[in-house]
Amino acid sequence: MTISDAESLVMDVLWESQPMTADDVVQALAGRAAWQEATIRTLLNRLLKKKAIAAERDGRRYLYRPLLKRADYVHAESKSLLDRLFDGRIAPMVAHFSARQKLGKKEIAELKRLIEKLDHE
Amino acid sequence: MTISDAESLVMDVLWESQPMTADDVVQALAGRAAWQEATIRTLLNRLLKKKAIAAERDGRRYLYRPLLKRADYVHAESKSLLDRLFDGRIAPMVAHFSARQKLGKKEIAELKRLIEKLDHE
DNA sequence: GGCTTTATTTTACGTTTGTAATAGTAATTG
DNA sequence: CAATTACTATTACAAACGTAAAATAAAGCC
Repeated sequence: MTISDAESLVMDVLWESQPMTADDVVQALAGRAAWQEATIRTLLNRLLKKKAIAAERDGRRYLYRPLLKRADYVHAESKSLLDRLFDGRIAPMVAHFSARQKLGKKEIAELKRLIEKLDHE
Repeated sequence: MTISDAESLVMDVLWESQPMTADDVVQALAGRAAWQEATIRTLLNRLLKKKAIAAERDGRRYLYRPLLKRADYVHAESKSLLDRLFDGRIAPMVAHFSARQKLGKKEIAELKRLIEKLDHE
């Protein structure tokens, strides 16, 4: 079961700080999404049902924390895009970006350093 | 208006060859998706409504061709992922992949060549 | 111990998506 | 020209999503 775009915004805040009460999550999201509290609670419940997060009772409320790891989510999403659009190969993807939105000097330097390192391993 | 995953499979075949009749599309998809003809026709009609493709009458049937360009679609998808998950920066994305699924020698060489070229421009 | 507050659980509702079947129409053929 | 064939257009329907309001339940206060 995959998590939706809206749900992933909720995951974001839980990945940043953990565990959180529902109210904490609402506060944290205040700046990023124009959602009513009720909406956020719905999303929390859907994430629970999908086992992407867990809830532990703490007195009268719950403490939520992620079960799904950010790295795993990021990988699943990235890999799927890479496979669908670039035949699973990274170089073409980088090439695509560089063709589209000129990479800055810094980006290039950063990439260069990274590749050097990979190359020497 | 964005096109869905299923719809993008239809776009794929139209990007490969163009224009095509509905029946051509059905044939082309036979190997890639287990869809009934009716399903594919629905997808074609939705793509039409979304203006991602155009249809031109040809006698009793239509010839379909893409309006949305593959490069634009690819870019929109990739950019959105890059922004959502890697703060819009490419190096971290490459780093992520290299950490997750060891890049092959060839991949690295390919990347290296690419970066060299970018660096000298 | 009722009333209010606070937090959770249930229910709602319009869209989009995946997946298709059915109805309608134009062309072809006997 | 009536019947069949080929296509297209309309309709269907359940699940997922975005977005939220209403109903409960539990706790604290007067």
